[in-house]
Parts: sequence; structure tokens; C-alpha cells
Amino acid sequence: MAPKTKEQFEEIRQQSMDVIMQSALELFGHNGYHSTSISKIAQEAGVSKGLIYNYFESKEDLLKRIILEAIETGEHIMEEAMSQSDDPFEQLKSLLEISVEMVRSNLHYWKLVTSLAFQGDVLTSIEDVLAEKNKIVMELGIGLFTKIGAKEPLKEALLFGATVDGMMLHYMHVGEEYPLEEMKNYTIEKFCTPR
Amino acid sequence: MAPKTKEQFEEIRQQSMDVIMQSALELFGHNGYHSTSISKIAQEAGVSKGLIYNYFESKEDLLKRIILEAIETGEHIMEEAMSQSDDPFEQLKSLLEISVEMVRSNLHYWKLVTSLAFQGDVLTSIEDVLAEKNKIVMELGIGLFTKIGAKEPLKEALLFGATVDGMMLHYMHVGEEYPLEEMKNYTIEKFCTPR
Amino acid sequence: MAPKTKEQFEEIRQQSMDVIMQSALELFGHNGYHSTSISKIAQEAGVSKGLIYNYFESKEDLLKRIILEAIETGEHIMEEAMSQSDDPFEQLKSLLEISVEMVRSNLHYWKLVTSLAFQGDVLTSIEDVLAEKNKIVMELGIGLFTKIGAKEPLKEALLFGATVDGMMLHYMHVGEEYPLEEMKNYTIEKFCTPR
Amino acid sequence: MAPKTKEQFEEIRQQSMDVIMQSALELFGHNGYHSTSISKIAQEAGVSKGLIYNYFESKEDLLKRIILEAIETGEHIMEEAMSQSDDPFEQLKSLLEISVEMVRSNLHYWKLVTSLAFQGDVLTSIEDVLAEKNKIVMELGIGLFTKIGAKEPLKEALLFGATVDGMMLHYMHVGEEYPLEEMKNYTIEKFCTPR
DNA sequence: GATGAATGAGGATTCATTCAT
DNA sequence: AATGAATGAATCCTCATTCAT
Repeated sequence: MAPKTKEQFEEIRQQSMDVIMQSALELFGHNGYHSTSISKIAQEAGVSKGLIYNYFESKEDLLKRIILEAIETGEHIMEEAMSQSDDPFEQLKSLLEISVEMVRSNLHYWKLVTSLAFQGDVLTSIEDVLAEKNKIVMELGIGLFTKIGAKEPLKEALLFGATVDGMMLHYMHVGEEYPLEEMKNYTIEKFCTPR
Repeated sequence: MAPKTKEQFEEIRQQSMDVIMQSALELFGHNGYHSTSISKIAQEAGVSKGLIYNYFESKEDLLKRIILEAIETGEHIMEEAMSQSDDPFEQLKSLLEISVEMVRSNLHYWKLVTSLAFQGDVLTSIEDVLAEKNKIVMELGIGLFTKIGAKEPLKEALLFGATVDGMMLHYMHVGEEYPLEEMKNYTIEKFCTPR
Repeated sequence: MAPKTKEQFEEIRQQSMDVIMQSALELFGHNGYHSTSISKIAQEAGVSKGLIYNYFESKEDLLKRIILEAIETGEHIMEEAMSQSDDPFEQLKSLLEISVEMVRSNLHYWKLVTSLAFQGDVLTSIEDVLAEKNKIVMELGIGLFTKIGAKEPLKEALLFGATVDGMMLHYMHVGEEYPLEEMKNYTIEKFCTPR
Repeated sequence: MAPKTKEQFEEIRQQSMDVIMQSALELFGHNGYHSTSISKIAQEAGVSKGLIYNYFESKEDLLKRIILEAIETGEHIMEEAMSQSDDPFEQLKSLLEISVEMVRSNLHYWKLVTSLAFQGDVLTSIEDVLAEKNKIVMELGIGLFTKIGAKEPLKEALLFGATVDGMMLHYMHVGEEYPLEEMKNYTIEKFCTPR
């Protein structure tokens, strides 16, 4: 058998890391970070416990990398969407739609982040990153409401944010019972429609 | 020498339970349920580990009792407030103001509940009670928006709920940086004001 | 109310001690010594934990007193029975019948003693007493088999003892399923009947 | 460098399990199940507490596995011995000799089982297996006494069983002071010899 | 005599992490 | 790269015992 090339090794690494992160996210999101053991993750991922420590420094590191990766992905999607149109109404709509879509397609992740956001024991080391990300979205919102001509763009952006996050909260809580699609449209009507 | 009377014992019991529950709530809310050990609670409360188990069957039982007590208190406040006026606008306003006040005055509790609500590994046994509580508030909201004459009371109530909960989420997250008071008033204008 | 006399106090003491010992014996015999907590005993006896420590130095002391009392009672019964007749066959028969009767009427106690006899952790301090007691019965048996004219009285006594204890063991194990009465008679035939 | 092979791991596992079970048996048998802590077992076995939980689900599981293993071994020995001869006298003799040998060579085990048999708080989950085992031996005995032509084979088998178990009980209690060998022969004379 | 709140040492169990191969 | 045996600190919980009243 010919020795593997560097590229092949790298591919194997990536694959292993991916399956580990994917399994970990699923379990973290479903049972909570603390109730998920490295053993279970290894089992779910079909690898050994030892291997996880080849790729991640610690359980917390694994968590961080999962979250950071998701943030990055989210950013790309967001930028992409914002560049599709210049109309602030359209952009607000996109903002909302993307938020909905992200939560819907990655429920585990959002449940995890939400649950961790209110426990001062984990995430402290990437709190800044999350805060930064929040701030950017917030500023984007303010900008859009300013363009739209809202009387109080800051308040309006905060309100919009609260509404969207609240909806996501409810959707995360009750799942498909929540009339997510209708509420999205209702919100679009309220916030993203010129009068 | 006569032993202590029943009343004396009861008083001692109540005091101990209170200090334990208070300390536990604080730590749970601050560091999360799983990261808070019984030892830490005992230390914070100034009692021995063993004493906690005199009053609570388990760590989880302690958690449950904290939450159930808070729910009960919340219910009383809510009922009291709703009975103050018959005007639906006033009542909506009260609903909002009370929500704000409850979160503000019991931040630990709400952080705790929020973080647990998305963990799936605790709270399963009182999920029903919480769901019931939610439903009641929701129905109250729908009723009020119907009285007001909203075209789509259900959606309007859901939107109102999302907005309020979103605000609370943000307030819990950033604390006093969040312009809670102003946002409250802004929301009152938007939702609780006849046009 | 007139002050209680010394005798009244003594009577109260005795009553309390009795109920405690009785409850303890029941629980020890049923669930084992280690699996029975002082709390459970107090509850079963309808007294406070503290009171138990008024009368007994420790859990182990309570156990010892229970066993010593039973031994004493047994001794009296035995002596009484032996004095009823001078015929060694009759006396052997009595020995057997009394053994059966003692186990039957005090199952808890015998289960307890048997289970403890093979755990080096308790009873060490009264092992001597138990051994002494055994020795006396043994010597009684040897004497009887000598009088009867057995060829090997020592072995015969040991065999008799083994048989009786074995029967008791089986009876303790399977309870009323065991044909105790018949086996008793069968043994009488075999050992206590002149040929 | 390749990881260890499956076989290597299996061997290591077996060794560790064996040393743990051996140490546990010794301590359980000597001090009783409840008085033996996992810590002590780990210490005696020269492994960490944690390792015990790699191989056994719980302390009780460890106990069960020890007993089940011993039962299995005992069964093999018994079958082997019974197949050596067709003469019922010889077989009874073997039954007795094997019983003696098993207790003599595995004193810890038998003390343990005896002490647990009368505790009601452990072993409940394998009681059935033990009962089944007892039944088989009992039926074997009845069969043999029937072949021999005893007038009352059931009673005779029960008596034989009681005698053997009684002897074992006494041997377990006083150890080498007990004239086990002589009593064995005496019993053979009484029960296993044609007249 | 009687009570039960309070203690703290000890026990079973879990799990992140290390390491030899 | 990959394995899983091994560790040990930390956790929840139990319970005999003490003590103020």
C-alpha cells in the first residue's frame, strides 16, 4: 500500500473532526453540555475517546470550536443575503428570514447556545466573540431602520430584535407547534413593509 | 426540661429551608444547575451538606421546589395585578410591567429557568407545570387582544409575547446596559395604546 | 399532677427500651443490620432518634443488647426444658424441639444472627459469648449421647448438631415451604429413639 | 504505530477483572458486603476506584458477577463428578465430598453467600438463580436416595442436605477446629453405605 | 425523659483526561 | 492516526451521632 499523501491525511483529519463535532453538537443540544460525556460523544461519533483529544484540547475546547464554526457560517450567510439587495425593507426581511432559517435548520445548536448563554460557567472565553457578533447585527438593524426613516431607529431595531429573538425562543421551546411561518410573515408586515 | 415545641421546630425548619433555597437559587442562576455543587450551596448558605438533605430529597428536588415556589409567587402577583382594572389596555400594560418587574427583581431565577428550558436533562418532571403556566398567560393575552378588537388576536398575542420575552432575554443577557425602561414604554405605546 | 415515682420512671424506661429493641430486631432481621438506619428504627418504634441514644450507646450496642437478651431468654428456656426429665432420649428430643420452636417463633432474630455470624465486622465483641453458649449446648449434647450409649458420642453430637442447624438453615431460607414438623419427627426417630 | 490489538486488550481486561473480583470476594467474604467499600477493594486489588466501574456497573453488579461465576464453576465440578460413576452410593459420596471440597477451597465465597442469604437487601436479583441451583441439587439427592431404596427418599434427602449444610455451617464458623474430615467420613458411613 | 435540627465523615459513582502501545 | 485501559478528583448522597432546649 502506498503511503498516504499529506492531503489524504488532512482529509482524514477533517472527516474525523467533522463527525466528532457533529455528534457532539447533537448531544450537547439534546441533553445539555454537562450531561453529555466525552464517552457518549465518542460512541456516537464511532471513534475512541482518545481520538477526540487528538483534535480538541478539552471538552470545553470542543464546545468552543463548534460554536465558533457556527458563528462563522452564520456570518457568511448573513453577508451573502445582505448583498442581494439594497432595499432596506428587503434587507430587513432577509434578516428575519435568515434568522428563522438558521434556527430552523440548526435547532440543536441554538438550544445549546441559549442554554449556555445563561450559565456563567462555560462560554466565558468566547463571550466576547458572541457579543461582537450581536453588536454587528444590532448595528446593521439600526442602519436599516434609519434608512427606512423610522422615528426612533435604535428603539425600533431593539424592538425588532426582541421580537425576532422572542419568536425564536418560543419556536425552540414548543417546536413545530409554533406557527413560525405565519408569525414570520406577520412580523414582516409589521416591520418590513412600507406604509 | 420540655423539648422544643412544634412551632419552634417549624420556625427553625422554615428558616433553614429559606436560606438554602435562596443560596441555591443564587448559585444555580449564576453558574448553572450542573456547575453548582451541593457543597457550594451548603457553604453559601452556611449550613452543612447533610442539612440540605434533611429538607430536600435531592439536588433536583431542591431545584424543583425553588421553581415551583417562584411560579406560585408569580401567579399571585399576576392575579392581583389583573384584578386592578377591567380595561384591557390597562391590563396589557400591567402584564408587561409585571413581567419586567419579575425578571428585574429575580434575575437569577429567570436566568436559571431559561437555561434549563433548553437542556432537556433536568426539569422534565415539572415541564408540565411550566407549560400550563405559559398557556394560561397566553390565553390571557389572547383574551385581552380580542377585547381590544385586534384583527388577529392570536397572532397579536403571540407577537406581544415574543416581543416581551425577547426583551427579557436581552435584558438578562446584557443587564443594566439594556434600556429596559424605555423599551417597556415603547412597547406600551405600540401594543397597549388605543389608536 | 403528682411527680412520678422512681418506679414509674423505670417502667417508662423499660417500655421505651423494649419497643426500640423490638423494632430494631424486626428491621435488622428483615433488611439486615447495615441496611437498617437508626432513623428507620426510631420511626418504626415511634420515638425520636435522640431517645435511642438515651438508652443505647450506639447502633452496635443496640444490636449487642438485642442478641444478649435473646441468648439469656434462650438459656432459661433450655434449662427449664432439660430439668423436665432425666431420660436422655427425652432430653435430646426436648433439645431439638426447643431449637425448632425458638427459630420458628423468632425468625427475625435467627436470620439476623446467622447473617451476622459470617461478617467479621460486627458481633466481634460478643463472639465470645456466642461461642461459650455454643460450647455449653455442645457439651450437653455429648453428655446425652454418652448416656445413651452411643459408640462415638462426640461425633454423634456433632452430627446431631449439624443436622439440627442445617434444618434450621433451610427453614430460615424457604420458610413454611419447609416441612419442618415432619423433619423434626424424622430426626427424633433417627436420633432420639432407643433401638 | 498500530494500537493494541483486540486480543491484547481483551487479555488486559480479563486480568484486571480477575484481580478485582478476587480481591472483592476476599473482602466481601471476610468483612461482609456492606462493610467492604469500593475503595478498599480498589486498594486491595491495586487499581483505582474508577477502574472498577469500567468493568462493573455497580458494587452490586460486582457481587452478582462473583456469585454467578462461582455458581457456574460449581456446576461444572458437580456434573463432572456425577458422571464418574453410576453407583448411587458412590454418587452420594461424591456429592458430599465435593460439597466439602468446595467450601474448603472457597471459604470466602461461602461465608459471603451465607451471610447474604439472610439479609434480604442484596441478592434479590439473583435469588432465583440460587434457588434454581438448590432445587437441582435437591432433586439429584432425592433421585439418589430413591435408587438406593430408601423408604422415604424425600425426607432422607432433606436430612442429608441438612446434615451436610449444617456441617458446612459449623466448619465455616469455627474453621480448622472443626473435624471436617472425620465428620465427612462419619456421614458417609451413615448415609452412603449399603447395609 | 424526649425531641429533631444539625453535623461531617465516609461511601458509591461519574467523567474529563492521560498514556502506553 | 487511533485505541481504550487507567486514573483520581469531584459529586451526590447517607447516616450514626451530638446537642441545645
